[in-house]
Formats: sequence, C-alpha cells, structure tokens
Amino acid sequence: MDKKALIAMSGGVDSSVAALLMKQAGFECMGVTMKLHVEELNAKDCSDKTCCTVFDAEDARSVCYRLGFPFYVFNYADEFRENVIDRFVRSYETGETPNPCIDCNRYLKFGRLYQKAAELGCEYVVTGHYARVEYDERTGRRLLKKSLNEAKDQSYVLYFLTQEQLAHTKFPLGEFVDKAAVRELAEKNGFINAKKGESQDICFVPDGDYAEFIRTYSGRDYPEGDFLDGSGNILGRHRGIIHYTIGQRKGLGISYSEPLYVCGKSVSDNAVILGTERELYTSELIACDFNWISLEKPPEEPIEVGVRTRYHAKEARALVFANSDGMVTVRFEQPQRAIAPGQAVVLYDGDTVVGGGRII
RNA sequence: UGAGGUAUAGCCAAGUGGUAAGGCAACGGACUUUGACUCCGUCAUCCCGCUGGUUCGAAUCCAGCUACCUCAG
Repeated sequence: MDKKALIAMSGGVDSSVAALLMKQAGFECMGVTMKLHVEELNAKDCSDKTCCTVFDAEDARSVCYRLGFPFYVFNYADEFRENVIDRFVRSYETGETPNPCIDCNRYLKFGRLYQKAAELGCEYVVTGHYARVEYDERTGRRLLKKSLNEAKDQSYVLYFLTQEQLAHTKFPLGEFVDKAAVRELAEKNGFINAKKGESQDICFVPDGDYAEFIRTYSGRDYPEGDFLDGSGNILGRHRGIIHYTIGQRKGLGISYSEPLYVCGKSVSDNAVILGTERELYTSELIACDFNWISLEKPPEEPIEVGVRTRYHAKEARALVFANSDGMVTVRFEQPQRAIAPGQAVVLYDGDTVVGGGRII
C-alpha cells in the first residue's frame, strides 16, 4: 500500500502543485485546509491576497477534486487564536515585532496539523514551502536547506523544525528553480488558482491595519506618548507604541532635514526613540528559544556562518556563540540595519540551516 | 499703536539678484506568506503674505500694506 501523505493546502497555487507532485510520486494523499479565522472579516475584498479563508478552502477543494483525493477542513480557530494571534498581540504590547507566519507554521502546520496527520496514519505532512529536507549520511541528521529557487526560499520561516518533524515532512517545491514552472503545472492541470496572486500581509488582518486589529482584539487602549531622540529630547507625539517597529520610517509625521526612523521603543516610558539612518545599525544581537537543527548540540566553539535577521534580507557574515544559558550571541562582521526584537534570526552554512531563534 | 523679528506647497524647511533643495505627509507602482525597509513615479507652471518699484532679470534689493511673534509701554 502507498504511503499516506497529508497535504496542507492554503488554497494557493503552491500548495496545490505540491499536492499534484505528491500524487504523481505515488502517495495516497488527502488535502487539508485549516480553518483558522473565526470571522471572515473583509474577506470578500481581500480573498486574492490572503490564505485560509472560506474562499481559499473552496479553491483547495476544487484542486483535490480534480486530483481525485479527499479534502477536509479542520477547524483550528482556537489553536490559531491561542498560538498565533495572542502571541502576536502580546509581542506588540511588549514592544517587540512578531512574525506571526512563523508561529503559524510552528504551532499550526507543524504542530496541530502534524499531530493530526499522525493520528490519521499519514507518514508525511506536505506543504508548499520553498525549502528542502536532506538526509546527511555523515551525521545521520535531517538537514533543512534553502530551496533551489533562492528568491523564493522560505527556509527562514521553518527554522524551528525538529529532527522528527523533518523526517515526516516533504516540501515538493523545494527543487523548483522557477515559480513560473509551478504556475505552468497548475495551469496544465486546470487548477482554478493557477493565476492567483502571491499571498501577502497578515492573514488575520486582511486590511493591513494591524494596530487597529490589536486594539479591537484586545479591547485595550494604547495611549499616545512622546517621540524622543537619542538624547531624550522630545520630537513629537506618537499614536500609541504598537504602531511602530524598529526601522520604520513611514507614519512618523516628524519634519526633519533627513528621514527619521524608529530606533527603539521603551514600553515602560511609552516612548518611541527616533534617529537617523546611521543610528539603526548594530553589530550584535542575542537570541533565545534557539533550535540547532544541523547539530547534535550547541557548538562549544564560536561558529562563523551567514545570518538572516529578517525574512527578506541578504545574509550577513557573523560569529555565533552558544552561551551556557541557552542564549545565543550573534556578532556581525558588519553592523546590521534595524535589527528588531521578536523577529527570527536564522543561521546558514551555505544552503543549510544551522539553526535559528528569536531576537531579544 | 515704540522697537525688533518672521511671512516659501497640507506641514517643517533651504534658498540673499539669474529663473523654487531636502524632509514629513499624500497618491500610484515594483518588491513581499510578518512588521518594516528599499526602489521607481507624481506632488509650488501668472510661482515664494499682498501691492507697487528698481533691474535685461527678484522669493532674493527698495517702499507701502496685512498677519503673527518677541521686547518695551
């Protein structure tokens, strides 16, 4: 009997093609869309940009029908609220800048859904992520690697994966060099979503106004406060600390001879610190919650690796120290721009993800 | 009703005789499964508070007027 695979289908073109490839590879597939949102706020205006709305689920269903395998919708709205939305809100409230997509991957796709797959007797969870998993004969470890299409690579948002998860995960799109080839396959197979746009924005904030979302969701108020410069001088008033993130330029409303950016936030003072471009650069960061994927245990000696501090960023060379308390110190060769606490830091050795954690 | 100062786009602001920098905000687009950043494009065309004057030519010099600010009464 064929091995069973659970395909996590967002309704987008990528996961649909991933399903197609798994079927062609001879797996017994089932398609699953997670129902994550309690209400489909503004869904009618934004269905082309989000994922996992009812409309997207219908697209996924259509693809499964064409491919001739079953399709299910699982309601994980509670888990989503608890593990993604609540974290998101809490993160902003504590002055950090969250990455909800990573939490969704971690706790929903590779948490709740992964668990469900096991219960259903599925050997693999399959997603449309652009990344690769390889088995390293030498060390006996599964390696998470960048996709061959570097421009689409999503290994950054998967840094938390464990050895066990990697052993039961497939990313069929990881070998694709070209997104156009993916769309072509979708089109050739008559998928309804072949020409669907790339998803973007936070899926549970379809109108893009995340600050308003936080206010409504939490029912709390985020009072105005002062914009300060590096010396503590008051430059103006801000609209509430959740509106700002490190490196932000837009929406400050302050006149100055050159562009100003958010350089820091002080939750206790309800202050937002502004500075010029050059004041954004720092050469060291500390990360917590670290997952050393490619290694048996944290390295005893500092390692030199390529480092990403945000999803779409060039890698920067850095020396990385695993501290005795589990924290990780990253010291960059060149100062990096606008490192934001709450974002992920991911270490690369060539194509291989060495590990990753959360910036504090 | 004495003296001084300031009046440049929605906002801040450079520009002191040669034909309106820059920033903020805004709008459009690219990029993008987070927030951001970035990039491209648009954004003062009887015009630099108003009215005159000098000059080949003025936002820039001169005069008057108006408004606001500061100091003094």
